Amino acid sequence: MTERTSPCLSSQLEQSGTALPPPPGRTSNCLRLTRSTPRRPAILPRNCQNCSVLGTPSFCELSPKALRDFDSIGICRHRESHAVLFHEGLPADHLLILCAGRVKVTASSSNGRLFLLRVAVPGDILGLAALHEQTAHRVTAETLSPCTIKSIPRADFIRVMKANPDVSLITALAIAREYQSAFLSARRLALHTSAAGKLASTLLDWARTDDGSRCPTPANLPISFHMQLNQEELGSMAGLSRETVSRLLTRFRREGLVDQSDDRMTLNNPGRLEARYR
Amino acid sequence: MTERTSPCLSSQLEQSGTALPPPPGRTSNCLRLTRSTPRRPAILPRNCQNCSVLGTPSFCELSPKALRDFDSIGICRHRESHAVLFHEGLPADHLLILCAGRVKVTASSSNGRLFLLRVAVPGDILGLAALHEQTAHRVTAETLSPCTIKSIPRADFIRVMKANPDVSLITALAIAREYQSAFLSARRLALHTSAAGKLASTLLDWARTDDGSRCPTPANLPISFHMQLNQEELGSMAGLSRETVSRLLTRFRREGLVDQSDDRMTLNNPGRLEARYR
DNA sequence: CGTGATGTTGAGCAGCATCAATTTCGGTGG
DNA sequence: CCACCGAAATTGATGCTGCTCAACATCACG
Repeated sequence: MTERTSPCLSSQLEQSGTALPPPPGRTSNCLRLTRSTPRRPAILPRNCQNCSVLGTPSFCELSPKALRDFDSIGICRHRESHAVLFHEGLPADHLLILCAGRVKVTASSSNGRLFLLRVAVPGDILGLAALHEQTAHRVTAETLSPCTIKSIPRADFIRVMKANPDVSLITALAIAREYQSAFLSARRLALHTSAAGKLASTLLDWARTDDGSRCPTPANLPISFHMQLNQEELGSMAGLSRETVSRLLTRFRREGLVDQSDDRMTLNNPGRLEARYR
Repeated sequence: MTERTSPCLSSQLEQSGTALPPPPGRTSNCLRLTRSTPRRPAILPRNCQNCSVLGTPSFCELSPKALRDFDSIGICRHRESHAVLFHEGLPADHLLILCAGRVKVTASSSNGRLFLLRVAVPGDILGLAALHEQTAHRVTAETLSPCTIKSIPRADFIRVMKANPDVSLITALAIAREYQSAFLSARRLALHTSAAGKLASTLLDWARTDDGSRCPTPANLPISFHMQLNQEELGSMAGLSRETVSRLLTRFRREGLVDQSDDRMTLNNPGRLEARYR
């Protein structure tokens, strides 16, 4: 499964070793992780009132009125693994809110190359292209795990946005997160000349956003995260060939910079990784 | 589909004949308001009646009440060319709205490389990082021409967003544009292996967003746009070295794909450019 | 035990960065 | 008008890096 316990272990605000589950109400600004509590995949929240995607301001934390409005539109669906939510090039008329699970977002070129833009987490918005009318999706979204997804027709979404400031606000923040992710991708692809730099940067960016904390993480503590991608996908995220990724990972492993066990990836010393292969 | 009649968001503004009438000449149905006409920072034209695309509603097109609110916060400043608006790494506590002029947005790496993310146009938001509390700017913004810029403290901006749905909405759309630009950057850097492909794609993306229309442009008509960057900057946009850009531009010129005169760049046959160097 | 997906490793080569030299061009001042 | 300067562009030579092709290993699964 894709879920995990709260990894914000190094939060400056909580030095005590006991890792408590995030309280359901206000959270400190360092606790903003999007972690859905492990739940049975079968039972889905019928509405947003009882949904608890905590942390970053999410659609689950709207004011009562907005929540009612928001609940009244769209439908919540469950999707199994490896389902395509929408495909690049097809008309975009719905916005999708990811409530649970992970979704791979890719773009492709005419000559068959693939670019993995990001792995969306609960609270993220998919299908942003639908904000504009009569445009086509510029990316393909495909589930990496069983997912719960709320699908909202464009017009409904905009209507509710107009009526509820906080819906617009949350939307703006969600889009800002999308932006952040695209920005980091572009940045690392442009700034790093060496393949090692690209891969290192990809891993670091991912670890930092995946662990949820926006806090500047202490650079010398290991970060561990769930690696849902194979080497080919990782390569298409870093702009590298499959083989290069393989070679580099063994190199990183030999140098003790990363550990891979099962489907977890651990960056033993993020600071050194960053410093050596900038 | 309640909004079916007028897809343009700013259809909500009732009074259409206010202030300045739309300047003559801008009549295309997919028009946009961002053109670098270096005249005084005037009210931007508002005519969305015939706008078939949810283009770029700007902050100048708010409802009267929101406009008053929005006017009451922040200050409008003029900046000369080559002024640094904010610098990567410094604390971000203000949001900037670009009212007139062009602004270069860059990110840098520790080893001195530079990445030019985009050239912002009027209506764009700068300093998005300030949306989150206590973060630092991740980019540097520097004027490319004399600019008019509205600077708004974070808290004020968020307060007005919360009070006015349409401010939030316009903001969300502006952020979506930022996202789009970052996405295109990442996409071309990742998908194109050859230098020629990267440069061609950079020019094409730029021409298409700069000429304003979101409409799919006929691929065989020349596009011309104002090239405000030298080859080095263009290189840092495409992830290429200065020399490679030079070589490629002469090649494109020899093949009749582009023309450069003064500071205008013309893509004679966008379709062929794209097809040949994908 | 076959099959397909994934990961590992090697060899060769094209393409681009880098360094370096030269040219063009706009501006500035004599 | 010319001389001079600096920034930007052009062009050449060279070396390295990562892509490509290819063979093989490993693993999960039936």
